Amino acid sequence: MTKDNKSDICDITRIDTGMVERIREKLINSSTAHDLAGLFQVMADSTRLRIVSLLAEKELCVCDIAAALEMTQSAVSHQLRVLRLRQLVKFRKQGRKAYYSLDDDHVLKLYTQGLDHLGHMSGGGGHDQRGSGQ
Amino acid sequence: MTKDNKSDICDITRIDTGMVERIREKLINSSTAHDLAGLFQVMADSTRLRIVSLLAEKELCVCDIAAALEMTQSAVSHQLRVLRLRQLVKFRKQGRKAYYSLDDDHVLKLYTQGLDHLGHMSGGGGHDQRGSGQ
DNA sequence: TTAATATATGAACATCTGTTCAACTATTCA
DNA sequence: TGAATAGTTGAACAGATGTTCATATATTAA
Repeated sequence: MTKDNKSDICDITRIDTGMVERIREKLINSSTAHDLAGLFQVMADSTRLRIVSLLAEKELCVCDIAAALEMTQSAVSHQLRVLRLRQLVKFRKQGRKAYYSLDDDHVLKLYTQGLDHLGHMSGGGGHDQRGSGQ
Repeated sequence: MTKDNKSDICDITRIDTGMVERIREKLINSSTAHDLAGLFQVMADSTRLRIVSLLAEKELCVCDIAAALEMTQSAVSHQLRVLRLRQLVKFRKQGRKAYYSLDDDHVLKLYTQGLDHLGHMSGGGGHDQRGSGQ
C-alpha cells in the first residue's frame, strides 16, 4: 500500500530494515486494536459518558436517566444498548422497568483515568469536573 | 428503593423530583463530558491505537510508522495530527524528519487500562494482546 | 378487557470521520 | 541550481454515528 517494497522505509539506501521489523513486533495486533478501538468508541460520546457518570452513583432505570439528562427515552435507550453490547453496563428487569448499572469497576477506572488525563492537559485542573449538568 | 414513598420517577403522577435533582448533581457537566468524549474519540481508532502501541516502545518518525503499519505517509500524518491536537503525542523536527513520541504516561495508562478491560471482558484473557501486527 | 406506562428498535436523516489523491513546503544531496 | 526525500494539508468520497420519529412488546392499572 505504501511502497512497492516493505523493506523500504524512508531512505532506501540506508533504511534500517531490522529496526522496522523490531518495532513491528511491538505493534498491537489488528484484531486487538479493533476491539480496543470499539471500547474507546463507546466511551467517546458525551451522552454515554453522562450516563456513566450517573450510573457511577447508583443503579437507575431508563426513565430516571432520561429525566436527568432531559433527553427522550428513545435516545437514552439507544445509547444504553450501545453500552450494553460492549458490556459496560448491565441491567435487570423489574416489572416494566429496566434498572441499569455499571458492569464492573473497570468502566469507572477508564472513566476516571480519562478525567485524570483532562486534568493533566489543562495544566493543573482549573475547572470542575462535576457540576450542574448543563 | 422503597416504593411506599416517592421512589418512582417514571410514573408521572408521582415523580420523585427530588431524586432526579439529586442524581443530577452527580452528572458530569456537559463541557467536561464533551472534552472527555473528545479524548476517548482520539483513542477510538485502530490506526491511532496501533501508532500508540509503536510509540509506547520508542520515538519514531512518520515514515517509520508508515512502514510498520504498511500505510501511506499521508494517512499516518493525518492521524498523527489528530493525536497531536489532543496532546497525546508530541514531536520534534530533525532535518526533514519529524520524530513523534507519546506526550506523557497518561496516554499509556489509558491504553493499558483499556487493554485490561478487554481482558476482563473475555473472561480471563485467552488471547495475545500483542502479536505479529497483522 | 382497555388504557397507560416503560422500554426497545428499525428507518431516515444530518453530521462526522478515515483514507485517498493531489498539491504544497521544507530539507538534504549531487 | 535541480532532484529527491520527509512531511503536511485541503478536498472529496464512502462509511459510520446519534437523534428523532413511528411503531412494537410487555407489564401494570382500572
